[in-house]
Amino acid sequence: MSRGERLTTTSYAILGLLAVRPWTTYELTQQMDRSLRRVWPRAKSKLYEEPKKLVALGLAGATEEPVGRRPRTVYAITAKGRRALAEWLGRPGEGPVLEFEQLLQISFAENGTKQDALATLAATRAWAVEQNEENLAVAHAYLAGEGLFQQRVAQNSLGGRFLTDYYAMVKEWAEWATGLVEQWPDDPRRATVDLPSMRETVRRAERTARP
Amino acid sequence: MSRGERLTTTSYAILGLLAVRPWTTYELTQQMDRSLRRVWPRAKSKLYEEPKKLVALGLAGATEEPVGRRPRTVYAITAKGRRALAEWLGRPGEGPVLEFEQLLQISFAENGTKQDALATLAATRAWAVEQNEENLAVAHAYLAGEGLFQQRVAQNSLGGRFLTDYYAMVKEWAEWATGLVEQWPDDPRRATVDLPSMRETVRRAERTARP
DNA sequence: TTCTTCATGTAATTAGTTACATGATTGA
DNA sequence: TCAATCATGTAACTAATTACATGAAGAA
Repeated sequence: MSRGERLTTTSYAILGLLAVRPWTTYELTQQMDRSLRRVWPRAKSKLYEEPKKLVALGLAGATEEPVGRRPRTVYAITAKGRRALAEWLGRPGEGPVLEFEQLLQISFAENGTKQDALATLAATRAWAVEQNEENLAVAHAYLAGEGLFQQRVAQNSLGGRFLTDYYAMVKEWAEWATGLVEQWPDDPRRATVDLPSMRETVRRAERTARP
Repeated sequence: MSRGERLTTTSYAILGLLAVRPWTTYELTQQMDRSLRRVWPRAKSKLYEEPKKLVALGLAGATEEPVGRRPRTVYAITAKGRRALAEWLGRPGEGPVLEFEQLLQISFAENGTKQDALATLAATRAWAVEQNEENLAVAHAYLAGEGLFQQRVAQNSLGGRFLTDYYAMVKEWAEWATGLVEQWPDDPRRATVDLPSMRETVRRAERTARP
């Protein structure tokens, strides 16, 4: 398999969706937005482009259907595609990768104002509450039996718990940090560490280290 | 400011480091690896390339020093650079962005074996324990007064707590999920949802939603 | 009938990565 | 003195994003 045709995690994400059922590209973007975006965010245009690679490799088939004068493409997984997907599931994937600009801003807070830091933390907290809200709406729909793909609920509920705990953790952290920053002097350069809470952090980390 | 010269978050990350003191590019890569990698991971080569942009924009200055026959570059922030940094701190940054391949694999577990899913979860748990270990080592060094930049401990300890709680959360989730997957039948396609734990997830999310 | 939103893409650009190259330093 | 590792980059490539374009369907 040549260099440019190696599958990426994005390829497998799409292949995984195609394993559920065939989709038009537009449906793929919808589904990606509803379910996978939180753990694998990708631009819409990528989802129009990537399936072509799957077809070129024989992992998916494409069918053109006319909608008025314009064609639309429906993609379906092939047997070879299912084998590739199974093979991926047997490989050790990457652990979570985090990119967190707001935390970067907090790290460099001494170059701005105390108000800047507080505003950043408020934005973080609001973000967590909002994500949680969306998440909750999905969970309620599932419990009411409305969710698509009831047969995949066992798997999806594992991801749902992860996100729930993740958003809760981010919110609690933002609130805790806000409490500390409020006690900073007006000039963040004069802020000093809060030793008790630093010791608490170490205690928590030690609890995670020792089973 | 033309399109190609707009600053990215990576630019500001480097500018933030330069605000602490001047660095050679190699020192920048070291520092990035020790401190910022967990919340803003970037390849080494980027850290050789990006400071040039800062210089072109007048946000940093570069000094060539010879080391034997080979030159090395030391970068330092300018007054204009400090203003740009302060301006960034006043803007609302992005919330945390997560990419989590292993969770994707769990989501599509019905296409593989139960053992695949268990192995993936074991890898996630091991990842969390290992990251936590590194984190703990840094915290211990700080508490012992060995950390560079004691004047930035107040800010860094906020980030330290975030990572500590994050790794703990990931580890606990992986253990919880392992317990559920162990109860799956051998064929993951026959797995059914565990209703009590799904309800517990909803309760947790509701707690986060209501203050 | 026209405006808006849904749907279906392509083109241009870029941020970032992987691979490569080589000088300097250190320890066996 | 030679091998390994530290240090300093450049070049080639690519995965992904942003911007653009336009047809179809439904609402006012």
